[in-house]
Amino acid sequence: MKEGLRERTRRAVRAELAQVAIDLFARQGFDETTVEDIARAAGMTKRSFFRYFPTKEDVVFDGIDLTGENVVADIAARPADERPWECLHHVLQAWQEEIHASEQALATIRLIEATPALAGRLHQRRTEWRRRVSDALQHRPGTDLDPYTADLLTNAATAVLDAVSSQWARSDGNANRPALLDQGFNQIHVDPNPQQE
Amino acid sequence: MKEGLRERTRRAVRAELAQVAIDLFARQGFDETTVEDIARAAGMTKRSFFRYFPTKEDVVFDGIDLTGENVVADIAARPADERPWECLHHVLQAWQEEIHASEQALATIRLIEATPALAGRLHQRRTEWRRRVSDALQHRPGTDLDPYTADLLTNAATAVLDAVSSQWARSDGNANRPALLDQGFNQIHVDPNPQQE
DNA sequence: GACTATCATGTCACCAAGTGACAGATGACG
DNA sequence: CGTCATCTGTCACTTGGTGACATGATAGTC
Repeated sequence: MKEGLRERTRRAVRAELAQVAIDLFARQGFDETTVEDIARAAGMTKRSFFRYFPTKEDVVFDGIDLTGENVVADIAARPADERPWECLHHVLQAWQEEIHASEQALATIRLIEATPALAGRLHQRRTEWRRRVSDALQHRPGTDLDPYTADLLTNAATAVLDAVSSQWARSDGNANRPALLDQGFNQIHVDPNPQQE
Repeated sequence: MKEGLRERTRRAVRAELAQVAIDLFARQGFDETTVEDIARAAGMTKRSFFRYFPTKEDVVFDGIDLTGENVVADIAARPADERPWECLHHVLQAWQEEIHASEQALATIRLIEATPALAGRLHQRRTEWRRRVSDALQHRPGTDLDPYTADLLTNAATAVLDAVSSQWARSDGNANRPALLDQGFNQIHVDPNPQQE
């Protein structure tokens, strides 16, 4: 399987590039670091950098699952009789606990929130993610949600996520993210049935 | 008042630039339109364009209040005994009805949602807006919210806003935005008091 | 009406993020 | 060994955005 081998080395180069880049960003800031800098530090050309990552921003999102790739699958795996909001709560809780346990992930979050360009890119990725989550929620066995309500649920979940991040930033990174998430999900309730009137 | 006069002509130039730019964007797309194009079409230089708008994206947000500038003031003006979620509902409902009545505003929304770069800039502006809204909500007379709950409320409100936009896009712009907003606010409930346990 | 400070604009030079085209090195495989 | 695919460097180019400087119009003052 030569395809596999090529893919493996390609992944290795990406990882190396990501490592080098995040180091530089942490040390001298995102805007102050040029793609040329990153590439040279990793022993290649600017042009080659762009053969591994489409933009300067994307290098930050490599390796760490900050956009919950597997969340979609997890939703489908939940029991069919679970209410949608509780389903989201459970799945995101598990995901957030993973993140919270990784010092590297937390450092990356800090970097992203301190850098407008990166925050923008995260939002862009989250937008695609939300579409997939909303779909998964809607087509879950045993439930019958209209698309608007599915979006409402999904967006409310990211509302909690964002509030957690803000509070976490306010506490200088000392707050317990999973606990905050839990509290947030308990304070918000989403009616899965549109008002009949 | 010469200051006032200068400000008035400056505003006029900005409006002209915005008009020309949006026309070009609608006709040939955002990415396919260069700043040079806009500037030339408005009878000036690229350099001068950037003396009126900090970025190419910002020209789109001129004139139309897509980030609810006055919403903050409106929140403070609501009766003190109103529950925070109902306060947000009322204020955003009024604002959304203004938007919905303006064909120009709706066209701009369409353009923004179809253009990732513009969607990103909107998100950036919304982030600042949310901070101000959350503050206003928290320091409203008669209420006593912790910052986390205030964020939860504000973010939940933008969750509704985003769901409205998605549904509106799904309906090809035929859906009634204020009605959707109303429904969304009724389907979500936010407990203004953290769980005591 | 001449004098002067102010402000808008154009010009030029520059930097950084990307992208396309081409040429050479490398390495797998028959 | 030869061949083919892939990776890489080099070069040239476009576009967004900025700093520095010169100039021309304008408004206010004597």
